[in-house]
Amino acid sequence: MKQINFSRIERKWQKQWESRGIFKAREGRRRKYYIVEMYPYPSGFGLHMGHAFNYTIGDVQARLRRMQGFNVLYPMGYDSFGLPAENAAIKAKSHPKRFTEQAIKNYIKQQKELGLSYDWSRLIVSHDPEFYKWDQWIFLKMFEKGLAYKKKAPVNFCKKCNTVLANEQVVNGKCWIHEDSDVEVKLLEQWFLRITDYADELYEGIDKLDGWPDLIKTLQKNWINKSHGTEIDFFVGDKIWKVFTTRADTLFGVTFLVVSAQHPDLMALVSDKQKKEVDKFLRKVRSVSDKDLVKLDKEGVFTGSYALHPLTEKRIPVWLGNFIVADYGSGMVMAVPAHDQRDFEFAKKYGLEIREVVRPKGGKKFNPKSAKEAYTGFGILGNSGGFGGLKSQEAIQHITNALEMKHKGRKAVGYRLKDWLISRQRFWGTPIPIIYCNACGIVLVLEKDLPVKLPENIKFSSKGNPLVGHDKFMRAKCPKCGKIGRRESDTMDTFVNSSWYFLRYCDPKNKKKIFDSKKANYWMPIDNYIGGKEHACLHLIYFRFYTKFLRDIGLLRFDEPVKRLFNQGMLHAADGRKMSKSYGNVVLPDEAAKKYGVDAMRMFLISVASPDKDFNWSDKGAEGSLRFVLKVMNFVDDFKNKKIKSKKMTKLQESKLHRAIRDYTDDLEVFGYNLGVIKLRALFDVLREGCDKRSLEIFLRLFSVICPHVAEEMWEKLGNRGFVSLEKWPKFDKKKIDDKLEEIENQINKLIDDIRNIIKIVKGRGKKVGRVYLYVLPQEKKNYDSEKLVGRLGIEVIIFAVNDKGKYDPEGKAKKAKPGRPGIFLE
RNA sequence: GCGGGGAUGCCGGAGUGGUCAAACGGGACGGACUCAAGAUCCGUUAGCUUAGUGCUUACCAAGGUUCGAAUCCUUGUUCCCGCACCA
Repeated sequence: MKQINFSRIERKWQKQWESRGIFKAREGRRRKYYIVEMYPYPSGFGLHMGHAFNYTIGDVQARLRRMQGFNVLYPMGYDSFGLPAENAAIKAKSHPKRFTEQAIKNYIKQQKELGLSYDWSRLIVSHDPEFYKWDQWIFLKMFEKGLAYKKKAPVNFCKKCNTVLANEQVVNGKCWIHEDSDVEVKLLEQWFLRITDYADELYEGIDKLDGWPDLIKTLQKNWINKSHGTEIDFFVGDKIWKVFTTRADTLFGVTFLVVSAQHPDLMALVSDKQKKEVDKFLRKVRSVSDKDLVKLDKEGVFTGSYALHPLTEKRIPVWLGNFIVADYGSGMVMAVPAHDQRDFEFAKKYGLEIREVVRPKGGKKFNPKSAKEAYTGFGILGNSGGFGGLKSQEAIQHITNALEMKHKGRKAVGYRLKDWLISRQRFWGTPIPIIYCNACGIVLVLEKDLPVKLPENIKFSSKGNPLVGHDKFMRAKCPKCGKIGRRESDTMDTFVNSSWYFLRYCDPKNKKKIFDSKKANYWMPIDNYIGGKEHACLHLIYFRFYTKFLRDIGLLRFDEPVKRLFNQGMLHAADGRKMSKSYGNVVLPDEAAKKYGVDAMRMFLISVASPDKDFNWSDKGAEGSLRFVLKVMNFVDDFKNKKIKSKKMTKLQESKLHRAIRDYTDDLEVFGYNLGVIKLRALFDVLREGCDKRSLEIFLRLFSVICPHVAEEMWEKLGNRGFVSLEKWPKFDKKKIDDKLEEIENQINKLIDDIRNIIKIVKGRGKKVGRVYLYVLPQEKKNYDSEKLVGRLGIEVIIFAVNDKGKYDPEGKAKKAKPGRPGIFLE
């Protein structure tokens, strides 16, 4: 392939874009367009091809919208807190900041080399105190509103991370970072954010997220999992134990209660007599990992306590069970063995009473002894006091009402979503701005004292958070009484940073406020948010929560952070496996860029497949894109050197040009980049038939969003000053799109196919072909140009109208002529 | 178990009721250019048949809806992914 020094061209234009600051965003009156890619964790390994793909998707859109006249905000930042940097620092006996900032530098360099049109002046990094100060500020605000709180709870603990994790960070019972590390459940006192206060709005709002992929919406719905039901009070002694059920109709069938083995107040239920057995059981349960728990038989042990049935006043035993999820509802359930499969199995095993209260219409009596499974459907009630004869659906209403009258229950909505555990026993994160004072208890750091900065001089010991042993950090005056207290040594989950960083982009240098509301309200919500779908139930829920909270304290005027969410597909290696050093199939962006040039690489990445689908890297594919880029460059060269003369475009070409502008734009606007590239290639073929400078420049403008460096270079070559990146996006003229003309062309193509077919057949018979005679309908004669046909067929072509009197037609082929299909005679 | 997304020609991948033997790219093959190679350009790329036609087989499989299906419905096969004892 022709050798071109792409990196010279790339550097030239990258430098100019930067020195002229042409991608800087300023607030204004124009219509805004805000595009963000999920900011990356700056890994020491640098950019991989998936990053390049991700950012190219955003960059193409940003460039398009900019040229379309929008005021575009397209920023970049780094989610720089987190474990990898801390672990690297521990290993090297250094400070994570060193590693992080080196990695960031590297990222910036590599991203600039991709020609991404970020407004670098708005760069933000999470570990900057000027940024995390506002994490702490939000924490303060949440604390004031009762949304940040500390509680003892069963929490997920990863030994490898040496810290607790959020519910969302536990994957199949394993840590989200360490797939080989079983998450243990521990009972610890931790900081939480009360995201459940927003559970309903987060859930109901999903339906309004029109621009979000259905997949993400479904995942979020399942995650939050709203269910309507009844909360019922059971008395054990004089204490109320709440239970949530969606099947209040089965209340009379309750024969025991089951409490989770992880319930924090569990021991209050255990009688002295049963203590030994319970302890034994608990030891057994806790030795089994979460994942294996699912496969276990339902097992349990009697606690020794009895509860009072709220309506029948009967005494029912309270059991401890290994199958009760501690964090759903209240961690205790009412067991209805006749109508719930799990309860049924449990009751069978321990010989507990099974009481039928719901029977399907016309169904037979339920026999607890012979039955193989519970009846879990709806039906008609029996054995249910005054509720007998009601249908299940009605009974749910009536029984709930009855409970409400007695103040022993109420309508309730249950969510699977739990409060967000944000404490981390790690160093490299935002310190939680709390001071423990012996006299005053838990005290918030004052706003004026923010940020609580991470110390620079730290020593990592083999275990745990180095902040704990850092006296200077830990000793702090109590803001209330002035006595020396102890700082909170836990830091915040890194997902806290990403929950609002996109707002800081709107006003990144503000020293007085988290951001100026006017600016945020101008830029937000994000028009296009681009990132992977793995964040469906993590970041993409958290940032909705933060947005709603900041709205509620008066900073924002909108409910959702993102209008349109785009999840890019996964990029795999050429062999279809994921790119990995151990497979030896990694292709790095800087290496590929050397080989193909950045522009061809960009073009390949976005054109192999629809960008939302998974695809494989392919050297052949990249070469194909490079071929196209080279063709464009050659063409412009030849045009400039007058090797190709400027030529007025035909009406047909004009029609195709305008159609291309229209369709290409439509494709790009909805991220149909792969389809857009097809149109761009087709347009180039049209221009190659001969075109004028104006049309060629239109092409370059369209081309520039995908291949910006080459486009700038060619733009300049044609004698233009200024940047093609700042040109106006071409507009199409509907009147110039001529369907009829293009239809005629199709007919001619078909005609040529026919002629070739006949030539093939004739030649196959050993005859020679010298000349083609066409017989066209008189009104169509103007559509056919014998010179052009000769050009394509390479043999002489003579055209008659069917009614030409003196025509040469030895075989009467003129009779075969139909509209759009001339008769053909070859000899 | 529940939920989501796939299965298209040699390959990657468009296409969601007729204009589809199915875009575009890659590969392969034939031709042009050339001393030659590369690059570039043109053409072919389901089969049979035919002076431009017609037929058959085709979009995982089997049924169905329809005048008409790659496209809609049912069932099945299979692959990927998410959640998972949620009361």
